[in-house]
Amino acid sequence: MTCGSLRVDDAGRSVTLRGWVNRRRDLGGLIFVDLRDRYGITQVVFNPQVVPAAHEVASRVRGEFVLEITGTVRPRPEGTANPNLATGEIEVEASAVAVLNEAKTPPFYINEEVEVDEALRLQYRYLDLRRPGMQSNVLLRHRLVKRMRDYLDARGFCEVETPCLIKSTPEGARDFLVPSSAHPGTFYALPQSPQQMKQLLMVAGLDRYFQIARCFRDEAQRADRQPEFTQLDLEMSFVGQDDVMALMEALYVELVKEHGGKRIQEVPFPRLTYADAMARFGSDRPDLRFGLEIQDVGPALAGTGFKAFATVLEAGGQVKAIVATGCGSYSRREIDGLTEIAKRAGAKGLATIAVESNGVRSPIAKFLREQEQQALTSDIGASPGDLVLLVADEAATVAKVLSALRTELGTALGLGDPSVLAFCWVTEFPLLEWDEDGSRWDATHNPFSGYLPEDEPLLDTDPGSVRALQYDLVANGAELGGGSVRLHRRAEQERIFALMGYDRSAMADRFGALLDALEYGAPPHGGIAMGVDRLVALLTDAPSIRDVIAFPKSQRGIDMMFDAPSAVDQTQLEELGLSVAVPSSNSTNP
RNA sequence: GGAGGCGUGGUGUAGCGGCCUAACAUGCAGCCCUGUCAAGGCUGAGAUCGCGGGUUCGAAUCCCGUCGCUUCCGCCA
Repeated sequence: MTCGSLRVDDAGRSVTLRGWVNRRRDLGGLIFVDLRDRYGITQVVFNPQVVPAAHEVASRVRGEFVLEITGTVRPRPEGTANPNLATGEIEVEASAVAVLNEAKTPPFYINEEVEVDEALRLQYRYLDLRRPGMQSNVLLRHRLVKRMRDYLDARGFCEVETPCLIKSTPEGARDFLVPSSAHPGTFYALPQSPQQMKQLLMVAGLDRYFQIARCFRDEAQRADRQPEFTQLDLEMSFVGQDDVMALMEALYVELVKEHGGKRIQEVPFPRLTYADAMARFGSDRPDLRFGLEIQDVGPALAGTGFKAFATVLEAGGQVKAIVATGCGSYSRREIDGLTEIAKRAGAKGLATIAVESNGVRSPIAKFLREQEQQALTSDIGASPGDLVLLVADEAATVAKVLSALRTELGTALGLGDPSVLAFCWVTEFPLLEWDEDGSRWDATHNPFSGYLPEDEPLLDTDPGSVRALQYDLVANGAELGGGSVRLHRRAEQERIFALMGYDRSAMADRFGALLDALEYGAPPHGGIAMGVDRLVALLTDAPSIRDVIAFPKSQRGIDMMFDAPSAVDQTQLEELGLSVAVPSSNSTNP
């Protein structure tokens, strides 16, 4: 019997309830106690004339005391039902009550949805998690993960646990290191993902693998990034990217259904190539809930007399625009706000043109010919009342700036319906990007990704334009996960590593096991890794994934409850053959 | 590594050079109250305004530093 289960049909039953005191209302004679557990709230009434002993105990009870109450279920008197409560038609008349434990007054409200300083919440996480909002996040997460397991199990997938103590490969994010006492001076690393292991499981013939995998990355935190996080990791043999995408798409439709409360904008999920996404939205994870698409006005400005644009175009840069619908009346102050966002994203400036019924209002109007003004307004769909935002710079900056402005306008204009999920797939990412610092090619996603067969010749002539068999799932501007069809022949994999600057011995040292395995009948395979924390945060509208992780770290990676990381005993260090170079005051937290 | 925001009774906020002997709500404590459900009424306790330094006749308020939380950039194969 729980505090959420009793209904009118249970009237007359004798029941025992255990839970926490959500609220106590002492009317002098009658005392009402709202007893709360994970399942709900039930009103318990103590009548001094019926059971004086129980009433006496109830008068001393306080918030968050743990009680065991025995009593009789009965319908509430006419007119006193509470429609806000699932159990609001009934109450339990207590015949006996035991205080299983007392409770100090909590440091913050558990029975009210009030914003509390996050440091305090993290310090008393067990109380924070007692709050209904946090509980529903944890419970939803459980249901979603169970659904993932059921879905994949039903399709022949095998859940395999891969180790958390693995070899450090100093690629990508910084590794968390774990010293070995058996081999002083050497270290394990915690996995950034089970990538190589899952590929080896394909070589093993497991065929369809998945894991709810914990991943570790020693990098700066964000609202959507924790040092440890959870992925739904999976890999399949004998598949192409459409197979993986179709599998995931059907799963995510189910997961959204499991949550309820949100509608998917478009099924099947629209697909965009990376090039398309960058051209139209300036981002490889566009929020498709609204338009405000980026438009290229460079061609129409060929030979323009406006120096700021002409210089950029001559240097091979771009001039692009978005039409901010209905923002033509933006004040100087509001436009300054947009300029500030543009500059923070790397722009040197932001040009604006307000379209009015009898012309335009713009600081740059006097530099533009009549025909150019038209190209920058009506030709790109701007009507009176709209504001055109123009950015001129090299392509990457233009994309970044206009994407930031588009996101800002989407928020400011309320264009993103929070009850809608606009999923999309982004495909054909560049396989490699030039790393200026290292003077070498680097994998944009992961070095094991395959590429479009027709782009193979470009590996020799123009590696930067080779398109990967890589796909990301995006929703409402958030990257939910990504995967690829992998290279499964040693020579192909080595060719990529070579472009990345590895010689044979470096390859053998870092990826020897995988490379060897590719020579023993590795099947074609591909897979994907989906962020579990981000999915739950998206579905619950949580502002941070900390709200969907039971015991998260603070932004500086601190566990506020256990005060980790912390300094360790000298003897522990000695066993590991380690000495610490920083002063101990820097390695403990005050 | 860098930039911004926040830090005031237990909690959430107000106050932003002198009206501050720091306000409001809630929580907490006591008393009253037999149909409440954010119960109600009355009374009361509770804050050296994150910490350190400075400017000033005077600092919660301005300046500098520092600590903590947080957002973003860099970083995140």
